[in-house]
Amino acid sequence: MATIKDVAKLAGVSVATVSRFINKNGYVNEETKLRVEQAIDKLQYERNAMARGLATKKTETIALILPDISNPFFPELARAVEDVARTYGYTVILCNSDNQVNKEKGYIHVLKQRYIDGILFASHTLGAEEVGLMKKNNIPFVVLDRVPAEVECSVVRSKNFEGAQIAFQHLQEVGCRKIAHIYGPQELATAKERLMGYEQLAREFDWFSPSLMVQGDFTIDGGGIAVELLMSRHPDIDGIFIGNDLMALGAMKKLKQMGIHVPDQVAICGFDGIHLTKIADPELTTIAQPTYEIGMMATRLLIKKIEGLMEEDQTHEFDVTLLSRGSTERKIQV
Amino acid sequence: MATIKDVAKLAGVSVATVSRFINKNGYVNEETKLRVEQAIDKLQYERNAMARGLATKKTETIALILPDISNPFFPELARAVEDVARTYGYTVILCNSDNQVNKEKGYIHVLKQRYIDGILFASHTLGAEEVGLMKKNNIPFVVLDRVPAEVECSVVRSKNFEGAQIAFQHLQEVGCRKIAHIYGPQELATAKERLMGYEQLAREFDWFSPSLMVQGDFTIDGGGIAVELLMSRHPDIDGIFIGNDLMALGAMKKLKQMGIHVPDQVAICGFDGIHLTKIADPELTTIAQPTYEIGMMATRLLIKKIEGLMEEDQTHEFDVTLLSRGSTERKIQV
DNA sequence: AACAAACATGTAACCGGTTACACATCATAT
DNA sequence: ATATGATGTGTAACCGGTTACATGTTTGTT
Repeated sequence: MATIKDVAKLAGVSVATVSRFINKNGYVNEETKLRVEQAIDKLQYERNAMARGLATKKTETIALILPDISNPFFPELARAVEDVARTYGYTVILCNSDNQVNKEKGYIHVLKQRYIDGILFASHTLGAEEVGLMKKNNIPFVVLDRVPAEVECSVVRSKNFEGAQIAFQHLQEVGCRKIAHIYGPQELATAKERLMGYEQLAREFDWFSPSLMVQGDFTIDGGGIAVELLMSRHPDIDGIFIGNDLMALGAMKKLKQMGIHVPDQVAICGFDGIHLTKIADPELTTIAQPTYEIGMMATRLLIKKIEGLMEEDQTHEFDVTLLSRGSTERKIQV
Repeated sequence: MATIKDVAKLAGVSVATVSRFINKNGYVNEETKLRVEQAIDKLQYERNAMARGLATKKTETIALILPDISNPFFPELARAVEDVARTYGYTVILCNSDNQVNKEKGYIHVLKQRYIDGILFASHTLGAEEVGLMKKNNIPFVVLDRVPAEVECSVVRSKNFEGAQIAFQHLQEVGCRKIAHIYGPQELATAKERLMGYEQLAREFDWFSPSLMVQGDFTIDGGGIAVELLMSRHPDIDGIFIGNDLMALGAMKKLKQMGIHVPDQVAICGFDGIHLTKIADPELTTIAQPTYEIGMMATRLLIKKIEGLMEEDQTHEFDVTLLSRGSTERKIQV
């Protein structure tokens, strides 16, 4: 493998000149440029990222820490991140944290050792301590789906609270008279906000009861379990807003097994807008997040931070959109 | 950030000794070890992967090149890869090739510059040229889902041919009398083998006709289009083996729209065993690949190659298993 | 003509590790 | 008593780049 010295020798110049040419900084004579270029071509020289990184302390690498890539919400996000990163010449390291703090910390250490330029946090357990760790080590980072206040940092997120309210109103509009909610783990800001959005509206009605709110774990099976409990408590509910699509799909399946018809007996509205929602039968109505856009925005923000084009922390909130589909398409309108 | 020199100074030894201690090679006196260890603790020293990589030409990083992480087949694979990689201290770089040769080449270049230790190829377009590029640059690699003969390299794959035959036989056993096949892009070895498995058995029957084999593109929508064509040609078919689950799901959806009942009128069997198959209604019968195991095996193989524990190229073939579910559960048995 | 500014290039230190080699000490075998 | 091998440590070269600084040459200005 040719090195910069080989190129310099062949072109009859010093390594400094070659370096200047490659990085396009400093003066290089036109003729010299030509000679260097030819030498590079002839030797098929490619600059060594390792050596460069050691000297510059930049690696053009970012890390994406997420709970689990096999959770259907994340692949699209990951794809967006990688797409944007690549256009800027960055490489993406994939990290699955399983929402475990110690794994996250482990990653942060490894990433620090490797001079990673920045980290994208789509993992939810991020606490003040990790944030401190990142700030202390001066690693730029952007987080997804966090409540903005908590710690000072850049955030990209969706309007969960508003989305929940859109879901609730939609269920009402299709004729639901008693609407329940299955919410996700309360450590997750997203789940909490969606719950709050629901509760605020639901409380206004006399049919409301706290037992209409049941916790699930954001998995398919969890959705089934939660809906079973819910139906046993309140056999008369006719609409459920479910905190994420995975649970909603699980709930739909379970309802079918229980002989309860969706949407006529119970209408269902999920949240997230993952692709699976179109495979279900009936298709699942959901509050869709612009997942790809979120990933793009977060990556752009991170790269801006890395390249020093942005000082202040920013928060970006994306609108969500109702995808009204079969699971709330009731024949019996009010 | 503390460097090895700082540690050496504090411990009152040379950097060589510290390095020996850290890497556990060469002799270090027990007492000295203690002093060095204390210095490391006190300074919170972490060794710089960049400098180390420059000196050793190893980075403890592997790349996973796949067509598209948002294709539901790949997240589980990626997860397996990352899990195994992490236990060996390796980091994973994610690359989406969209099955485009130039993107793959681009990645190989970037990865070479970065001294990546090895590459896992789950992308299908890999041709002799790229393989040559890798071999020339002496980058260890393992490929997934390739026909073994093609070029000399390590391969991890499933028994596609056999799987197709299991699917065919299963459809027969549940009473299908005229079984069609929707196959995937023939550039993909997997798709080709599945087609061959089907064709070999189907040809034996007098109902067979080449027009029972229709090409699809391995996407959900493609499955719908293909099944529509198929049913217009052969309204009397009562079973379809479909080359991957995504197309099978699309086909099921389309059949439902066409008013054709699955499984009673047409039974469907897919291939891959992605999780989505359980969300569909009826659940999709499929030939499941041990995706996670495949990822694990491939990663282990790659790391062995990297660490020089394996010279010869190996091929690993995994058995597939029939998951018999609703989409082939016919009330009208023969 | 004198001088500043722009242009062009080279030297060498530095980034933070690894490791070959030299050297010293000590225990053991002969 | 001496040779031998194991143990323990330091020096300095090296990995392959970047870049501050020095130096020399043009060009333009007044």
